[in-house]
Amino acid sequence: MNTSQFSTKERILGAAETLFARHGFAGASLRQVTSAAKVNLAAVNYHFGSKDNLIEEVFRRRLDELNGRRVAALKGAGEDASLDALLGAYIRPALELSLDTDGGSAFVRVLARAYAEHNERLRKFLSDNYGHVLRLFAAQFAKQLPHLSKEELYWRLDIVSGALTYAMADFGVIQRRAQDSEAQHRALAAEHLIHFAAAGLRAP
Amino acid sequence: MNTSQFSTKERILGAAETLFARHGFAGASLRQVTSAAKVNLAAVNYHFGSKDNLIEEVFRRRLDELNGRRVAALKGAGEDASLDALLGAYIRPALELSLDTDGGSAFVRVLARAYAEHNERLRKFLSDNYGHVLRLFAAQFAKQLPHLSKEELYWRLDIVSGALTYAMADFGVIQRRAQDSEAQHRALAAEHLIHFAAAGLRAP
DNA sequence: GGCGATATCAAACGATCGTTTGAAGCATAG
DNA sequence: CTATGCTTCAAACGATCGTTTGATATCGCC
Repeated sequence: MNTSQFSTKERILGAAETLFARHGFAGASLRQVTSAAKVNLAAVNYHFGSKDNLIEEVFRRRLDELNGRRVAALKGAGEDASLDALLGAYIRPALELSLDTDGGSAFVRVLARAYAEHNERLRKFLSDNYGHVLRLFAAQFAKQLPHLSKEELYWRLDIVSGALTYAMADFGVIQRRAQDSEAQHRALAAEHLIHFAAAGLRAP
Repeated sequence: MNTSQFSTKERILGAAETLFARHGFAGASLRQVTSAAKVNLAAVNYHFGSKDNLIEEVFRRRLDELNGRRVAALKGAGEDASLDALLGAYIRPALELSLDTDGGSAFVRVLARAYAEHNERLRKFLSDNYGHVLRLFAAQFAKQLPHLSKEELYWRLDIVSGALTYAMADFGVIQRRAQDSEAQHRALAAEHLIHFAAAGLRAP
């Protein structure tokens, strides 16, 4: 019988997300995770098999949602969406995730750590599961930026992805204004990013 | 008597840099580091006091050089340097560091990890020691971009920093062309970044 | 040559790591 | 009711962690 409204698996995933964001994959131990989740130490290996599998599940849970929203936003923007609309469809779901009060803001930092890890297994996992979304967007960007070669376009989208990862994880040095909430600060970051990226993509 | 041309301290710093880049600060053990450096395990605590101090020294060694070059490039560009020249003065020293065959390419990944760590001690260390360089550049950018408010300018420079960190650490999905060397690939990334960032900064 | 300082060494410290084990708890189906 | 299949539990596994110790080696200097 669970004393919480969440299942053991869900509690582990939530705690792992928070602790991976804070201390990294190697830095957060299963003892910390299970203790924060208020479950037995052995529960991780019982439900997920290993720490590595747990890490992968932390990604899957959020990225399915994130990329689903991106694709939905892309379709919602129509066949001839403007550059700003395309950027919004890509960036705003990430922003919304980062504003999720229930772990999403931790997850965007986990995602940034994953990039820093440069881990081949994770890269393959991300590419296999979500590469098609990137290609979907690239095709639409190409229509709005016909003066760019495919190669040039990919370089620029790569730059946008980097800036987005960095911005959502709040790595920057910009101090939040006192009158802004954390959510407003992130929203501001996203709007600046969209504006900046639109100009960068349009460059000759 | 050292069998190598490098001192024990230097060998430790070099090995630590490589292994921190590959496995992270928590993920790389002192046993791995001292083994790769071909020194005794106790040497780290003898020469640096602790693992945390070693991490800080890894940063200091490279960042003194990097930011020195940036300031020199800024001065070399003259008082009324163009936007592209300013961006070049900021970005190219980072590129050159990433091309350094003797650990520099590892270090840019260590730097990216440091951002992902979100570690307060490291952030303070970086801000204390190198914040003045950022302000120096900001002042010059402001002269070239008089239409931007100070706040707006800082947002955009923050975006550039994020994209730069991401690009130098080679986090992106862009595949290196077969005919390009690793160095050429990085150089290409830097040029794309300068071009993109210049347009983004100039946006209304 | 001998002496103090500096450096390196093998070995061990207690703590913590991911994982495994086997028993106990608990729901549901027969 | 008992039997069955999940799930949870405390405890322990061997391995590895950062750090410390005290002996040994190596150096510059009088």
